[in-house]
Amino acid sequence: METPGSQSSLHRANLERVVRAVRLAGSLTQAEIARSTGLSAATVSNIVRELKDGGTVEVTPTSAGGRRARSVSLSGDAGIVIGVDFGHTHLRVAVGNLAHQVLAEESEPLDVDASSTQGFDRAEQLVSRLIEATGVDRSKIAGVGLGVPGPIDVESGTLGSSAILPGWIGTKPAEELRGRLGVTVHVDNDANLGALGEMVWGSGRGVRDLAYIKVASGVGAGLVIEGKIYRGPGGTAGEIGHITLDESGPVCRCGNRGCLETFTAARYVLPLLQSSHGTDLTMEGVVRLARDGDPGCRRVIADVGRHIGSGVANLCNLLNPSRVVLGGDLAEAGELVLGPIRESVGRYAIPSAARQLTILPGALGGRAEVLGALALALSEMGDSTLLDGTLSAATPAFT
Amino acid sequence: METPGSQSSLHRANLERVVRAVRLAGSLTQAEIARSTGLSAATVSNIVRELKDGGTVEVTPTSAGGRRARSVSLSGDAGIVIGVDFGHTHLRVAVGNLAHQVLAEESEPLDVDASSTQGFDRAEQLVSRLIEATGVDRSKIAGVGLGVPGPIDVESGTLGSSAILPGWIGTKPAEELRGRLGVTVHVDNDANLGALGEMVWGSGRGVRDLAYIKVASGVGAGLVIEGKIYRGPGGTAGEIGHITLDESGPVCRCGNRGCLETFTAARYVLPLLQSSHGTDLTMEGVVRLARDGDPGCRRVIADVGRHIGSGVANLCNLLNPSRVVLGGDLAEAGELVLGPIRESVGRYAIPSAARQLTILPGALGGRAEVLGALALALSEMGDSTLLDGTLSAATPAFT
DNA sequence: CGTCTATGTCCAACTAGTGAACTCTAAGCT
DNA sequence: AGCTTAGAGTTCACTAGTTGGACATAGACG
Repeated sequence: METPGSQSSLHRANLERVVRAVRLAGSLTQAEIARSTGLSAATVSNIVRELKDGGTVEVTPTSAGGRRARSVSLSGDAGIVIGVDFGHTHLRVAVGNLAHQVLAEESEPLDVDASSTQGFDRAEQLVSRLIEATGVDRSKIAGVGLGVPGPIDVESGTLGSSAILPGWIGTKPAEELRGRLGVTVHVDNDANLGALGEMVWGSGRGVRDLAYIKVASGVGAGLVIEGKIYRGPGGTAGEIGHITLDESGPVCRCGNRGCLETFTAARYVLPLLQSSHGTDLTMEGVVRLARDGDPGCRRVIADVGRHIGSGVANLCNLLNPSRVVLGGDLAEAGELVLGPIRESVGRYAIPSAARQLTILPGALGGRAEVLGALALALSEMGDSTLLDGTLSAATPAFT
Repeated sequence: METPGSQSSLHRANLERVVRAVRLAGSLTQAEIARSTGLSAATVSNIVRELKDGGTVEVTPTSAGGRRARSVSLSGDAGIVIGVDFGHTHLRVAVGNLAHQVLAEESEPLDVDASSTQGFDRAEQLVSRLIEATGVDRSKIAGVGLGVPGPIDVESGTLGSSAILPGWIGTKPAEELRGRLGVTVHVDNDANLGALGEMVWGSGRGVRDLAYIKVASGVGAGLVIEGKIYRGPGGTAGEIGHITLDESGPVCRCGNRGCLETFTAARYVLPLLQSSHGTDLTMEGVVRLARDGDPGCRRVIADVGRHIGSGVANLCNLLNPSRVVLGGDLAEAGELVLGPIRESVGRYAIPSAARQLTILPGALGGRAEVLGALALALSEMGDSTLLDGTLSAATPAFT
């Protein structure tokens, strides 16, 4: 970046302001931009011209009946972003444009025991296929977001030791993927990306403080605080799965006893149903059976809900978010699990903290993480990458 | 505010940049300002002149041995800020200047049953006395920070229902005090202000994410997240006192059972020692006895520590702060309480979250809250109030 | 068909930051 | 002591960038 505080930085800030206004509204006329950004019409005129020349923005001559308003919108082909999400059973990829539209999305199963090399090979292929399908040039890739199912040090990019994918510990997924795709890759864990996805496109729209709780083989939370993912100084915020609910409860894989996870995560819950319902049950199956009325599954899901509720109550007392979004397979259970959660929260959280809390199931299902990865790519490059593109395109070429 | 995005807003931002740099460093030469702000020497020269003319800043000709550097520092008499802290047993007032120096500070006992009117009368008197003592003109008051020992809705300024001061429920302390002092008053609860105080002047210096835990008649926490007090959307973040440690534990005044508070707050802990140590024991007394070696008191304090540790472990898993500061009388117990806290945290928090956590006693003791109130006044007015003063002073008068 | 009105553009004025040249002062060297 | 050196602060001409106002444009309305 240039010196902050110079005029050019002001200009850049104004460019971003305009782009952001257009993005939020979808499309605006110049006069509307001027009003919503507070810039003068003259300035907007200049900025729009600059953005148009750079290809960031498209100007369509008068769509609606007015006097002669040209509507300005983000040009779809100014660049694309890619979201890649490794789950422990599948791989998901999405391609979106800078106007926050998803152009293509696909998922395929992935073996848990697959080596990281295999995984990345598959990811690379799938990305290539989707890009081809959208017909956009590879050079237009503005950024990639990557989700991994485990703790990752965002600074160094190293996958933590308690990662769920066995063969991946100690690898640096972002570097790996950058090597293959040749673009900057931003990583984060699945819970944080789920939170981001639900915030931008799902049940968290319009809310600035939310917790996304994902119950799968483990339990994790992604925290959004004042509109931004909060990772904490050490990058491990949101470990709701290991808060202690019962000091003399079951032993958890983390070495403690009675962690929230031991009452709620698939690996601990499914065995409860083995004797009655067979051994090859999945969480998804339990949810389906519960919805069909199976009393045992209903009971188990309600118990899980109560325990999650206890954890959410703690979270709520400490952080007082305005929304909690439940993700993972469990969210499919709807009121069967949300009811008990609400009940527990009502009982254990202090009323003033619980008052404005709404608890919703995720609206995106299994897509939350990929879409979050997309959002990560968009937000990490900031609107400024858009603008970098503009500037370099606007700068006369040397050739 | 003027139109954001204009040159004048840029100028204003640069003024703030300079003021902030000077404030952080205490005093700087112009060349140092230029380096630390990234502005050019010429710009700094202009800005310093403007600030000097406005009275915000003082220029002292060469203090240290160099070539000919003039050191720039905030002028002490550009304005003063006042911090007022109502505890449930005392009233504390501090007067500081814009250079973050405390000019005067005093506390006096306050009856718990005092009406709010009495309380504010006393506060007004004490403020007046201190202002006179410092010899500064009343018109120089730039802002007042007010701390109250209970939940307060920062938006509406109304003291919540579970306030510790009985006669104060439903009052609007900030308005009350503004009426008497004639200046804007910013309120917050004691835990948040303690956090702010310790962050600016105490054990939290240099850290951007910390939790301040105050154990008194209740237990509350103030959270600082990325350098800012975090209150949560509903204003009740930090209620660590009512997270559930034991679902079948003692009944808490909040209606739940086994809240952290029931194991740690004075009102629940002191009765344990009544039969052995008499009825008129205070927390302060217990701490003193424990330091002198009394085994019963030591045991009680260690138990309290262990329970606080459990709460901190939860906090740590969720938020992963880099520092926890213990405030209130209990902090005086030093290692007697910190040891067990650390032990509990080590046991119950996940290692990766606990790794970079340091747990310290507050460095400011009972002063944390007033100083926090001072800091609140400073931060709420922002450096911009400083600048407003500058600008109006720099603008030619009409008379 | 003329008038009205909101849109977008152009231009001259103005604001504010910057690099370069310049001055000033004390320290260090001869 | 005198010369050199180097960092500090100032001045000045220049440039980037925003703004208000004048102006052109084109549909709507009578």
